Amino acid sequence: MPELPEVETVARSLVSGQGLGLSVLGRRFAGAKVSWGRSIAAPSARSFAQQLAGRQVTGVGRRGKYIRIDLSQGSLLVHLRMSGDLLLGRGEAPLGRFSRVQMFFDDDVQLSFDDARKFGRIWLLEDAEAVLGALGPEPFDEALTPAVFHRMLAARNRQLKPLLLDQAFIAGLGNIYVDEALWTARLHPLQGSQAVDKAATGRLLRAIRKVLAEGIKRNGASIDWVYRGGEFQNYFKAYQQTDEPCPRCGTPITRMVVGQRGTHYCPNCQRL
DNA sequence: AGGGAAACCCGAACGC
DNA sequence: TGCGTTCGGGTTTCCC
Repeated sequence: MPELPEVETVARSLVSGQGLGLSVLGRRFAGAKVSWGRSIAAPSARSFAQQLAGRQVTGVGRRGKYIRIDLSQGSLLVHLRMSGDLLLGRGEAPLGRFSRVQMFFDDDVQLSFDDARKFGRIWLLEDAEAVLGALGPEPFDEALTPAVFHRMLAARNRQLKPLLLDQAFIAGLGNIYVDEALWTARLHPLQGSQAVDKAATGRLLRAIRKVLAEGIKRNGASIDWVYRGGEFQNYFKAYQQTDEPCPRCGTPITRMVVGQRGTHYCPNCQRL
């Protein structure tokens, strides 16, 4: 097994299925300590710990915004929401400032779920597909061709903004990435999905992949203090750029609310 | 089916 | 300076 650093955040390496994420492979859980019961989708902290104990990690991966940790029986699903983090270290002491769930392996290694805002969740499931099966396709899936995407858009009649945020339609896009993708594709957030022609569909799919790749490259967006290390916020074209000039045409970026979500777009480049 | 609203959280930013 | 209010991220649930 690889050497472990003192305390490290593993979430991003788990997401890419590389590096530190793999250092939990093969380890066997001994138990868990739950400080915030709502972090876990289980009847009780005790039953969560009891069920986890004895199960061995057989694989790690990601589907949509979920981190999946496959076990010798069942799977752990972790959703970080906005402020969650996974930390890997040693010993029994909390690894971070906002420890909600500490999971202990039988060799003194600790996997900790830290979450300042208590929004994140962990599920211990016998069948992860019960949750993941409801998700839409992965944006980078090669099977998601422009033709397939066009059919998906035509099969619904919804505004693009809420449709792209719908994890059952396409997995993995949050508010930032939808605003950035629609700006890149020059599509209005309120445009009906059935009205997106083939050319625009191609632009949208390329834009989604581009902004996600950029976000990954920049280690995500540090939009406030709970997110660390990300640089993507320095490259936003539309999101949170209200009244700033559109990088393409100079028109001030407009903010409106769509489906209770702040929505930023260029009224000149992105027309209905 | 689509859309709107509320609920869950809490630190930061803002208004007074 | 200190207080109260508002905001926003993702998702579920309820209601029209």
